[in-house]
Amino acid sequence: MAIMRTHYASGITPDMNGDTVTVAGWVHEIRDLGGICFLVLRDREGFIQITMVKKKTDPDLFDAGRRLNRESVVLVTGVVKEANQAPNGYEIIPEILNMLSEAESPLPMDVTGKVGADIDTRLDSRFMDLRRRKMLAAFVIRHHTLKAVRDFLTGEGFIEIHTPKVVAAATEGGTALFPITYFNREAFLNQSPQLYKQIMMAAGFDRVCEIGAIFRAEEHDTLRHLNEATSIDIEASFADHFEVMGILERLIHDVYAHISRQCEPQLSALGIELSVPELPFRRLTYDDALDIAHQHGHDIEWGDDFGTAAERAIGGAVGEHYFIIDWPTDIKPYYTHPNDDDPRYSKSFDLMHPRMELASGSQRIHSHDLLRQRIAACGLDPDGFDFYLKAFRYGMPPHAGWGLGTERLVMTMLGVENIRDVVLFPRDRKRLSP
RNA sequence: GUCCGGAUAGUGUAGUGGCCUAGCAUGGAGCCCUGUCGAGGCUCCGCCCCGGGUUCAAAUCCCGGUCCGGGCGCCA
Repeated sequence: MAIMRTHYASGITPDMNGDTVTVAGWVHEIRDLGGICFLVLRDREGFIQITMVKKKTDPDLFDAGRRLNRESVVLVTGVVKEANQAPNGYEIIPEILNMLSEAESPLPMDVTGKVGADIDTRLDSRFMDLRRRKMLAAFVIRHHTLKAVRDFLTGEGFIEIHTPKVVAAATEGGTALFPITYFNREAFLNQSPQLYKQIMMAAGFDRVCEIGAIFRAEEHDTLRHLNEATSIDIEASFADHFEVMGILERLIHDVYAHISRQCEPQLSALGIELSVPELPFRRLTYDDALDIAHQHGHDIEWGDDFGTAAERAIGGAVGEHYFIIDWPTDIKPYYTHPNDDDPRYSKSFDLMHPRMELASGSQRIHSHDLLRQRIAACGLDPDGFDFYLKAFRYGMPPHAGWGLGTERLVMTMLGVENIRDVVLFPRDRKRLSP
């Protein structure tokens, strides 16, 4: 028996009336009316009704069909028949029905959307959760988002690179790392490609990007944090922070425009009308943002980061994507370039969606001596950064870059509440499988 | 790290001391039904997280545990 599908469900149209086709997929629903029995078969692209009439269908086939378990995998060969009463105006009258894999019963969760399920239940049976149309739609959009990102950055002259995820030391200090054993040595999962993409500036690649996993061992427990996330990173030589901000806002605009054009079926499955944000995004200075926070009653000292509540107040006041620029140098990582005229401020920015931070970036320090000094000032040991600092000693161009959270980009675009719903198999503090 | 909340059939829920032999929906089994499209009708199946305590009486109150969800912090 050759397992050969001739059409996806969506590939069958009324003008194929009389054609013999083979479809394959999951038994979504069975409606047995006695003398007539409807099977709804689901595949990646849609649904197709299989109609069996007792008096016309082979008795063995009829009986096998009506006794199928929901979610079993079947291969059905039959004739397309135009039928006004059928869901899309057509159905398949089966001639051969092969059950390829019988689903056990009861199912661990409902796939049809009749009954909800808790996030924990859903993640425990994620493969089945992902059979739900809305989940598929979200991940198709995630795919097209990353494709749009790659196409855009390629067009801007970026070379995609892959840097090590197993590293010897912390990238930025601060964030907790996952320790692992590397043969007989201690190593860590990388929290960011930051140091490596900067080293690539010394390599003369000029513009690099990386889309890859980053790991944070923080024990946070929120709807917008993951311990394993996907970061979109760029680094560009002979550029300042304003130039890479321009790239970032055009990228966001471009992604929204692509998704709204190319993912209409998925957006409508999710009930979303996507509006493309207008360029340029507003630029708020840190001091401006601090004023807004103060106006909303948030008591934040100059030099402190905004808390979640203040961030939401500012986001609510702006109402669309915006940048916060000119951050105090001391709350940004050591590699952030201070302002030339007032070193208390830095050449840095965060890209904000009203709901949360999406990206942060800056012009980087390219002076070896200043960088070494800043590492020490941040309480880190410069000797641990030799492999990094070495790249700054033999010709390092001025450069700037940013890191953008893929999951946050997708979740804010789609209005998804829980970041876990835009990751296939999310890693959070509690969950290590599936 | 810290604070708050939760755990009842496979799934989602109702039930704050006796009216609970635990209700509802979905699901499963069986029967009826030739156009369903969240089909309908009838019958049946299946649940109070674990341990201890209070009480005449505990799903319900108390203590401990386990697991889960969420807020904040930190960050993307």
